[in-house]
Amino acid sequence: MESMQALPHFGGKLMSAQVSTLLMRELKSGIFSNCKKLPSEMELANMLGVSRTVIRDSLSDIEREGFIERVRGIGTVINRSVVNMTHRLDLKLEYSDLIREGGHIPHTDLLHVSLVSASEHIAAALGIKSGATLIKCDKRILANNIPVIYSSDYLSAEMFSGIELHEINWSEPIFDILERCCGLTVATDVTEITPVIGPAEIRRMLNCSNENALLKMEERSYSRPTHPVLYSISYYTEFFNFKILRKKF
Amino acid sequence: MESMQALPHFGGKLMSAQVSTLLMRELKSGIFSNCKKLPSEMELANMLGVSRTVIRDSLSDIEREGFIERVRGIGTVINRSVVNMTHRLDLKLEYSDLIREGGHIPHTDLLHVSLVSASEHIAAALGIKSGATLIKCDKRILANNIPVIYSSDYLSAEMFSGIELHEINWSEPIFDILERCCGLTVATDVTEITPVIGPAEIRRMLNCSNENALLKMEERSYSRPTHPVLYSISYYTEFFNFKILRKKF
DNA sequence: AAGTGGTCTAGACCACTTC
DNA sequence: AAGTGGTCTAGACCACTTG
Repeated sequence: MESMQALPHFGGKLMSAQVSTLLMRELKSGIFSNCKKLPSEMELANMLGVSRTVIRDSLSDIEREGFIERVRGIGTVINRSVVNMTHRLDLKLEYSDLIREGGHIPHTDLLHVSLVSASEHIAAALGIKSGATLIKCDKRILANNIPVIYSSDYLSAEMFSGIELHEINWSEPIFDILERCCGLTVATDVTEITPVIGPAEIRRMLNCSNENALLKMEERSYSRPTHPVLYSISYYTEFFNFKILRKKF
Repeated sequence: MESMQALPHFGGKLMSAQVSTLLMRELKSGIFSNCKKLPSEMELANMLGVSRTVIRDSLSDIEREGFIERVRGIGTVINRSVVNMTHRLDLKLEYSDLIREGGHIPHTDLLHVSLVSASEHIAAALGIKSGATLIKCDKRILANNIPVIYSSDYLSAEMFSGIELHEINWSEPIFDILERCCGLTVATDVTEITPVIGPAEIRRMLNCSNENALLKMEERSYSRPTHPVLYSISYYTEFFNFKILRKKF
């Protein structure tokens, strides 16, 4: 536990976020990767050269994600099964991450980008006027050449004013495009999940047999604070084993 | 904003938890139900007669659940769409709550309780020896008399030593039974979700037609800290519209 | 009794946004 | 310049578990 170093004050970034990132790295594969508990809050504060308040802020975050559990009189217990858990639907927003996590290589094909008029439903989700112009981006995603997702993304065209749409590489993750072209960071997202048989055309594109069901996901993505930027509908095959950590409020 | 009152120190219960509960109530249907922002941390501290630290602890929790977003230089922004969101899979562990949230009445039938021997898979999930005795509780759940869930719960029989099993009302929520009979509180739970067609017998019990898919949920529930107490497999019909709030870590 | 996390106080300064 | 949240200090007491 001697190899941790004091953190420098780094412009812009928040201290507690840095501490969280550092602790998670050490929990997954660093000096805490074989421990049952973390050092006490006081020890951590001294090790990293920050106050106990900062440590506690960071530990709260990590605890809420399920990675640790703080118990009075005992200490900060590490939840190994959660630390090593893959395919966490509640912490990853990008399917490319989820595919890579399973040791597969993501790839996009059947890409189709078009301009459409916003239906009432989608306009409400994006907080724009019904009938406004939308960019619709349809694509199929493969994992090691097996089709696993079909998705349709809807974005307000207004956000891309002054940008040549055909110069954008739409096969890239949509969040990366939003970041680079619009300067928008998506950090939170509400997803509605439903098991479905799904439309015949989509089943065909995903090579579904009669025994296969699909997971329909309807997503609303928000940039800080609380500004809707993306609506999307996608169909996932049984290829994925999504896991969710659930906590009582 | 004058109608909030200072909180009394209440034996045993934690201050910040009380503040969270109070703020959530006011956010949902109280004095903040029509606001875009919360008062500043200092104001809240004064209003409730606690320190700013307590307010910040409480706001961290509420923020992590997505209900608010704190922005430096701006304030604490309320995320209305999340506050009003129902059927949050990540915050509710009990299907009876989810059914009632939709305005329906939950009801259990086709109840069957038996003793079985633990398979290797389940033994590993529950942290017990393969072959140990398990209580298996199968049931069908209805919402307003429509069958919507079929579930099988597995519990280590050892936890119920000295208790007459037939005196337990197994149609009650399993978490209530664990609490009352074993003194165990389940607060966290890892659920794996997969869209499936599902076994024919279960499809029959859930009145599935050819157009219906099912959501298979494999759950591992833990009591504090990190102690597995329940394994269960259940099938949910398309009746539910589960929503998940997802945040990038 | 000693050590842990949980809560609390009363100040202070910094970084950021808005006016 | 004023107000916000983010961090910090330097204490303090409590509830709980272990020796």
